[in-house]
Amino acid sequence: MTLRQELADLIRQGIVRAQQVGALPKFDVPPVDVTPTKPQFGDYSTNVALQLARVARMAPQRIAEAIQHHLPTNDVLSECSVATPGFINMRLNPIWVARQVAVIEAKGRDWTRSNVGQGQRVQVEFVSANPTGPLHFGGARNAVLGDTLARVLERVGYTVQREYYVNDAGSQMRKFGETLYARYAQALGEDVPVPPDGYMGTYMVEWGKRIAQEHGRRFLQMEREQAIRELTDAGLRIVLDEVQQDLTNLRVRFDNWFSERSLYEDGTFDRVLSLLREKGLVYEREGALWFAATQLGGEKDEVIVRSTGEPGYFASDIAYHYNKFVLRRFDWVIDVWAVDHQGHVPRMKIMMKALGLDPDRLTILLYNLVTLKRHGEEVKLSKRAGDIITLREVLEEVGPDPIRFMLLTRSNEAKIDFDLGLAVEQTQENPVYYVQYAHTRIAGILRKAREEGWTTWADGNLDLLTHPSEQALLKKILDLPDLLVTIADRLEPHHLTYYAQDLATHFHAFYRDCRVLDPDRPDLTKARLRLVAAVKLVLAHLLEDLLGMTAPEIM
RNA sequence: GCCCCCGUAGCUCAGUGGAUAGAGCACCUGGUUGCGGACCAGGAGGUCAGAGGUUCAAAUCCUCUCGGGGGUACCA
Repeated sequence: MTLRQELADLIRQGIVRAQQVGALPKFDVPPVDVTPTKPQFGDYSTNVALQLARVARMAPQRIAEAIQHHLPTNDVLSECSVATPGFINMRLNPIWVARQVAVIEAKGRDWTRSNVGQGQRVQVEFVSANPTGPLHFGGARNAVLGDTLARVLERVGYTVQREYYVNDAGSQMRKFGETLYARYAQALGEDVPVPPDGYMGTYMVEWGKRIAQEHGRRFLQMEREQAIRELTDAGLRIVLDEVQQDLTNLRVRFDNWFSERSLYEDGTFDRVLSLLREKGLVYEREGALWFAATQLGGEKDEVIVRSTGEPGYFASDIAYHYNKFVLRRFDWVIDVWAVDHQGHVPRMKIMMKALGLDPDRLTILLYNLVTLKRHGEEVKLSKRAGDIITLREVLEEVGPDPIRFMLLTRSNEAKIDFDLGLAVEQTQENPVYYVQYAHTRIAGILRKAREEGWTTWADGNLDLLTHPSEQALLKKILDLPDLLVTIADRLEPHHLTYYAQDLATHFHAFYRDCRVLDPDRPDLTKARLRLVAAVKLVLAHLLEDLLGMTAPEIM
């Protein structure tokens, strides 16, 4: 149980006991919400008494007092008080707080685990950029969001699969293959023009050359259609290899790369189509095959197969989600999409209904766009040339740490200006180094401790950690497991970076107030070394395991 | 036109029913013969876009208005 869950349970028991002795009337006990509060009130508080006023037909203040009086004895709290108009405020027992250091020592990085997910199988599908070129920097936000979310969901007890959907079917792929064919032929001195709406990026020229070097004139000697097919596959391998490299460098990992084309090759699409046909949700008009979304409350019907005979993207979406829910049996699927795809959300929900699935099992997580800047000036993208600012360029310039941190400093729906200058500047405006510096500082203390001959401090007496700054630092740490629960619940990983800065601030304040290494007070020194080592462990866990960053020993 | 998101301190943004609305930066004033000053403390700064409503309680929920962004294809 997390701390907040434990406190909520105490309150719940208080309510039940008060009811048993008649201090409160009988009613169903609602879920109790315990939240951190301001130091002047205590450490945590709950408004449950205010919410119960109606059902209990009592003044909230009296309800709160009844709960307070019947709270079970425990060693977590040192004080529980009632404040007008009916808040119940709780203060943590300083001894209990201090002794949590031992719990952290024992559990290590597993200390933040909880089980609100109860092993439910959730798939996070993210990035899924068209495999027609290098990853655009904008895709980095999707990658960081999805990856961080997956990390947090795992921590709180979900069984998570991370998936990249490879759009290797459809017209974009066709254009990609035709473009590559032209660039390849050009590399061999042939005058084959790039199709008018082809991919103009210079990277296609390079890949054409690369394939020409590796395979010679082989593709020119075969029939054009066959050559395009084979070049498409060759190009796809190059793209996916590069994409995977970039994502690895960003410390983003996938469990599965799912091929869109496979949905057509293994019969999934045909199966779903006949399923919808049986339900009378498919009809033909003007040479195209339509999905009758309006029958299920949609704004308008959607095309499944175009009059050209090619399935549209919606066809793939239906088959793909049928695969996710029916064939692979995920309990919950989160698709991470840029906000410019928002128009698809309603039709995805209707598609769920059409498949006989609860629409709530599909979450479309939308995030806003990223604008790239350099010292306040927007970095223009020259779209005409087809050249884009790639993730790779930014990775090479600033490294993964600032990218990951900065892209989590805004809520999902807020736009982000990513400033290339600021990202590597070691100034007050850059929070990345501020957080990492806290970790480095602790590493420095521990180095110094060994230099000064402190060899072991496992027997340090934790009960000595009573200084307000020590307590404040510990309490900040103790809230992390609950923060992860909140993030998983609201799908808002940006809270992690705010927490990280807050934790660093608490450490720096402690550092100012409490000298760790003091030869005149060996007992206190040992206790503080235990504290500081525990903080280091949690900070490293936060930076490395949750934020996917580095936790440097020196900077 | 219709749909979605946003509007909070000078700037960039947290805060999705609770107590006196917060942080970073910028600005002002202070702090180290001591573990890394890439740090810390204090000050100043608000009609939470506006107007109604719901509620014991609204930045938060509902309605309308204004302003900004996005979406409204047989493209993804």
